[in-house]
Amino acid sequence: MTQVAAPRAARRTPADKHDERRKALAESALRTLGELGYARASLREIANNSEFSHGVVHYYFHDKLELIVYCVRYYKQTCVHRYDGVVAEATSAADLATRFGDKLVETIVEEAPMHRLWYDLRSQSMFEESLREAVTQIDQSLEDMIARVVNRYAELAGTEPAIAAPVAYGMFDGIFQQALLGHLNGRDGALEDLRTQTVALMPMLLAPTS
Amino acid sequence: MTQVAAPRAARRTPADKHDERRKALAESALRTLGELGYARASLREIANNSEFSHGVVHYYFHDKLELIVYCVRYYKQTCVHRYDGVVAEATSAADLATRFGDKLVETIVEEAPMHRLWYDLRSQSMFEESLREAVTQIDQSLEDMIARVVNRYAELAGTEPAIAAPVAYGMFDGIFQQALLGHLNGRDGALEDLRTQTVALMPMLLAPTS
DNA sequence: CGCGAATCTTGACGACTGTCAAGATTTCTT
DNA sequence: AAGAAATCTTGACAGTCGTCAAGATTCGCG
Repeated sequence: MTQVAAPRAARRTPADKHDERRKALAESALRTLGELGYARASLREIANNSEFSHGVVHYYFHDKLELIVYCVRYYKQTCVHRYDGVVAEATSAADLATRFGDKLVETIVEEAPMHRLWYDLRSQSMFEESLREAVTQIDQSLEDMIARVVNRYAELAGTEPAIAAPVAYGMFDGIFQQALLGHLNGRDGALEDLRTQTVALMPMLLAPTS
Repeated sequence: MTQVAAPRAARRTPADKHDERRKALAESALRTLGELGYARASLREIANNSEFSHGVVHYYFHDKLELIVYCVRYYKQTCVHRYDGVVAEATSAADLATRFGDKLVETIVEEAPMHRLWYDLRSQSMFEESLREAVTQIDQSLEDMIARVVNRYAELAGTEPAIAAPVAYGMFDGIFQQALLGHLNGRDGALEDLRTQTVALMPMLLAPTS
């Protein structure tokens, strides 16, 4: 009973432990990254805001960039299904549009640091080639996420989407980024605008039903 | 003839000379900033890619941030009227849409480094409060620029825009950013997609004419 | 021409960065 | 419980950064 607390076969194997530590480190790093951004978040600062010392990073990651990319991928997993509930629970097209707008606003309120980090990293990938592969993959999964919303919306409205998935994603990404910027600037109404714009925009994405 | 080449009254006053130097420095700095991005462009690197030495920066600018903000504002002036020709020369709604799409593609081809710098700086402003005022102003003037295009487009089509200026700007900014990213990633078709998307999107911005 | 002001160069400073290695500590195995 | 493997800490390294000051250089006016 002292050695094996978990009777399940081979739980807590050394390899798993390694992965758990990497995740814990990533989770802690994401906090600092969301606060300071990619450029200003040093490994020492990241370590200080965690339970580890600054040297341990190179035990679990080859270099800073590998840590960053791991963090971004980790972050992706936790947020790429954020709107699946909206898609599943909506009872009508109008209901879906409202829920979607609410959820967009909610995620800005609750996770603004994570979103600005994402935009930071995407911008950095325009200069740093090593980031591009991860950024491209995440961008694709975000596009898929939006496509699921739009497709379900069209289905509920009894018609087809009038625009392709990349365009829909680009549009929502644009107004979302604008709202995030306004929110961080303390502009009153930035979030309410996003909600209104979303509800107004959704019907325009559909092919005429006549 | 040796001293005063320009007979115009009081040209090349000491104050003007100061401003000219600032502009020359900014122009040179923008090249390096567009190449390396905000975080990696050091003052020494900026100076090396210019005719000046690294110390001269602090003679014309108080610190690095003042140089950056000056550069961004300078860049704004040169590009915020890029689509005025399109607005002025278009002969019909469809013609304007085509010209606009072409111009969007053209500016990515010719000035990709400047555009990625702009997105970099806008992202940085989400972390660095000192950048926000300048970024907000530029964002506003870009929105106005898009609004002029959309308004003229609606006018030529004999109707009114169906969406507010911030939404139109957000949408085009979104798909433009996407195309820029695709272009930098070497994705074939990224630019052609932007052209097609623009032409297809424009009619959707109008109120029904019936 | 000569002198004072403007402009520029050079070199140095302290602080911070990513990286790494050597040793301390913990954990696991036998 | 003892030894081996893993994990972690600490301290140091070579660079780079923004900033600044002292001196060299250039410019403009009398």
